[in-house]
Amino acid sequence: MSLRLPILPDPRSAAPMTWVQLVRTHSKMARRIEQFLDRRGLTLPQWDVLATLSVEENITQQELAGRLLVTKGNVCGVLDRMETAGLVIRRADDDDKRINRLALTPKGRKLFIKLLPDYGDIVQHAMRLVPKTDIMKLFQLLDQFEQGLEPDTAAPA
Amino acid sequence: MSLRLPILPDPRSAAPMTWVQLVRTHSKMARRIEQFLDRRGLTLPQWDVLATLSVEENITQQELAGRLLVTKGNVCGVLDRMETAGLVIRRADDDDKRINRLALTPKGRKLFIKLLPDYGDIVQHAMRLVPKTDIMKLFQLLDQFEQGLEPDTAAPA
DNA sequence: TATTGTTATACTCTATAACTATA
DNA sequence: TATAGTTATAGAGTATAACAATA
Repeated sequence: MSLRLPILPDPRSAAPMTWVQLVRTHSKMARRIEQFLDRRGLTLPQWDVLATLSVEENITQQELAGRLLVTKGNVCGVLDRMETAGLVIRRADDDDKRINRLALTPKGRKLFIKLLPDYGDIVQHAMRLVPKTDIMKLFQLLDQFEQGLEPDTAAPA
Repeated sequence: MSLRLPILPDPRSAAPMTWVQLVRTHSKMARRIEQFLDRRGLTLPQWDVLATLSVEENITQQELAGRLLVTKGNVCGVLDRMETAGLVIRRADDDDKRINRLALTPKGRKLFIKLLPDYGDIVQHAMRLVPKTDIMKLFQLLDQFEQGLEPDTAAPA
């Protein structure tokens, strides 16, 4: 089923090949997590909102959009659905009335805390074939990759 | 802007943390490539179709769906749009008339060949901070990760 | 004027399920 | 009966652009 390419030493194709592999891995893993979340009535972007707000409460919608790398119009719709589901609340800022401060509801926080261990188990199980000592190496390489993608970076084409 | 987490030695969180980093990297890179493709009138799934058919011609729609990890109904719609754009053709199989054999049109193939070097440059540039010798390591680790995700693998939750 | 958030619009992707034609 | 592809339906995500309220 999966195309096991022989290791090509050609450095010009190494980067694209690695990116394609990253996409493959991401697709499969994301599908698995989506299934897990779907049974709990959540989508992946909604999970990202829960995860973000569980760490940083009281950020604005614009800031949330920045964290999730999407537009404010987009995040507005996602928040509509989550507010309807009772997972998040928008609270008008005291000083600047243009701004909404975002927070998880108790229900939202409880749900996130309840699902987080299972989420961790799924990821750990999926990565069981990666040697433990290499997991941090993988993190480091992905981090380096991401640093080459900062928005102010000049890119070809 | 980007949250640079300190290296946490806790092995229980290493895998989820690495997965989150993979998602971040994938999101940013995918957005960049989507912008590149959008200017050429393509979407990412459509690019995947071009890439797949450039290597394996005459596969069926079902097989293509398998390659792309989506349903046949989904791939049918994507192919509709690409056929309208003159990039792919469906040819009825001679023996089994239920089956469509897929191929790139000359236009589709020309487009793919034209864009491939730029695509490679974008990826190479994005990964320029990853040491050359580590790129194959990254490939290998992602491959191991993916192998833990084969569909017949029992997964928790 | 500039900024935050909302709304309207449009499109693509995605899945599920019912349907047709063929095997 | 089973399979390949199509179509209908539905929903979410995404972007862009125009709009309202506020600064």
